[in-house]
Amino acid sequence: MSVVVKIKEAAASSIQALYGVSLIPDQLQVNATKPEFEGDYTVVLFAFVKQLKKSPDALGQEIGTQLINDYPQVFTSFNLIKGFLNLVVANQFWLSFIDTQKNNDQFGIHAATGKTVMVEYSSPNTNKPLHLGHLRNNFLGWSIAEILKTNGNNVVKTCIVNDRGIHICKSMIAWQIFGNGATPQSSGVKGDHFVGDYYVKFNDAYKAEMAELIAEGMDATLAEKEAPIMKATQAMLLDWEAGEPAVMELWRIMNGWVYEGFATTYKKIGSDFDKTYYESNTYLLGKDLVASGLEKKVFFQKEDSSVWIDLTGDGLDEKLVQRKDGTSVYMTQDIGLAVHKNEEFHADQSIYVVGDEQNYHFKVLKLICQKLGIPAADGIDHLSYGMVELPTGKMKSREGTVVDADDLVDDMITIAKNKTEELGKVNDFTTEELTELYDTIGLGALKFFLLRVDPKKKMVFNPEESIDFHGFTGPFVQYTHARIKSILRKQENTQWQTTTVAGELLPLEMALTKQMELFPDTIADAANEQDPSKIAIYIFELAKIFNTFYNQLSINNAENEEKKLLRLQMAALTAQILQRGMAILGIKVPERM
RNA sequence: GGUCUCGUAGUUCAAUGGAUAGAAUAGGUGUUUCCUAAACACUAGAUCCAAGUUCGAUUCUUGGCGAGACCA
Repeated sequence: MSVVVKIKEAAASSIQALYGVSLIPDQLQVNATKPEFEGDYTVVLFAFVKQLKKSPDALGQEIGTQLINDYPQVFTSFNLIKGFLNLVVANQFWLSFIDTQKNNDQFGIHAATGKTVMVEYSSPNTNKPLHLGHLRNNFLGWSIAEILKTNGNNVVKTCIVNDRGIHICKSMIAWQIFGNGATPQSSGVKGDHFVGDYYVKFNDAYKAEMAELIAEGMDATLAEKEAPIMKATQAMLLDWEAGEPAVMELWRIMNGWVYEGFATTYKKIGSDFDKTYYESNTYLLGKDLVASGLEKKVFFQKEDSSVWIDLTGDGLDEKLVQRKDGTSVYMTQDIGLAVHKNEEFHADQSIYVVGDEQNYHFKVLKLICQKLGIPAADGIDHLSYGMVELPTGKMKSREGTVVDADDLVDDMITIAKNKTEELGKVNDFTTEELTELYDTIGLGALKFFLLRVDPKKKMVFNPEESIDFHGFTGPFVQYTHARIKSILRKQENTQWQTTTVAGELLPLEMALTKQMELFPDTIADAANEQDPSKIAIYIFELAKIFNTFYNQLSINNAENEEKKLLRLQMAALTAQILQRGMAILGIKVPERM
């Protein structure tokens, strides 16, 4: 049990004993003590002053005294300043923390809860390659899954591929017109980019045709519908839905090219899924739910026979669930898929990692499922993340400002390569080792950059300034890890791994130990908040404290043998936490760099 | 028009209603006969505006101003 949790429980039971008032430990506010005051952790007393009818000072005095009496092995003293009860944690407590965790390679991993959580993320369209926004989605989804696993859950990672619809047909039509039978192989272009290029060609041709029609005097909105290339695309979509063999064949081939391209990118960035759904298989799901919804009077039918749900009672509006021609809309498909997923995996919770532009959609989805009495309804949980914007605003494909995922990854790796060569610290590495190191550093910088921010907030990416390798960055943490490993490699005997050390901790040693002790709580916090940035901030802080420690105190040439053993233990545990914390973010840490 | 987010150092980000609002970066100044200087130390710099709630507000409420998303 962590110190903070211990303090909360101890203080709650002290209050119970002293005043007969029972509190939930989490009602207590425990903060790290500000550095200018004496103490390690602080209980904020104001909240209970009214309830217990005591002055903050009297309250603190009594609770503090009680805590020290009851837990002499944890607390040595306390002081009271303006309603803050500052507690000093015993030196021996920290020492025994190091001693018990030094060989625990499971430190930070929580006991199994038996809960199953599905995490759906990535969910690409098959007409375009991935861009910067997809990277945030992929890194978030993968990392949330890891955080939940570490916090004791079973996790199923899923992806729904949007592989059908008008947008795919646009690429297909353009390829028929302009492709001359070209393939990714014949042109040397990665499959997803290849298909994406035809999507761009479609839009160019479409625009040109519209301009021509308008020049001939046609109304602009009519020209949008009447442009021949658009009419051909609409016709192709109908053929696809009818299962016309030639269209299906082309669709399979072109999607195949895209999947090959995606597979390469996913492998590079480390995304993977336990289960992939394809919209072409699932888009008819949910149709039967419309009938049962009408029967239950959850839905209603308008005169044109379209089906709706009235959500005005919930502060929303009326929402279409089936068109007048009987075709279903996204909402209906999503309800169907939610039911299907639940039947397949019986998850307690189903997290959808989807951009905040769909907040309304998911609010409605959950509400409809609840009204239909679908078992999976309450588990629906939209992890809504903010868009990645450029300094100039939103990325716009029309203006060519979309940051391509593959290009960005390659750029980062190249920067890592140049910097590494410049420093010349790993000149003895083989080519394979170097390639791996460049990938580790380049991707580490990119992932850390995108994950260090609260997911709910939109973030700004500046391509000019690119991503730094100094300060609050992935490479900073990786470098700290490599330095520790360098020290550990040089140790000739392994006595430090087994010795129990005594003695008085120096302030820097204690600061490092305190930060390490917070790791399991940080994992739990990140899991509850569904927020990987908590981990990123935590590991960075740990690395920073270690670097100060490393600068001020010698490990190898410590004052005495006992200190050397202790510091080796602390360094090794630090490295282990950095490694695990970064792994949760999907980032590797090198042995040398 | 309606609903919902968001406004914090020059810039990018922190801060369950708590003590003198933290970092990083950019700027200025230092540190290498010493375990990797992708590091460390010092310095300077911010809560959009106005009311309200209270012991205490960046945080909660209301109203402005500004940015964005969604629904028509």
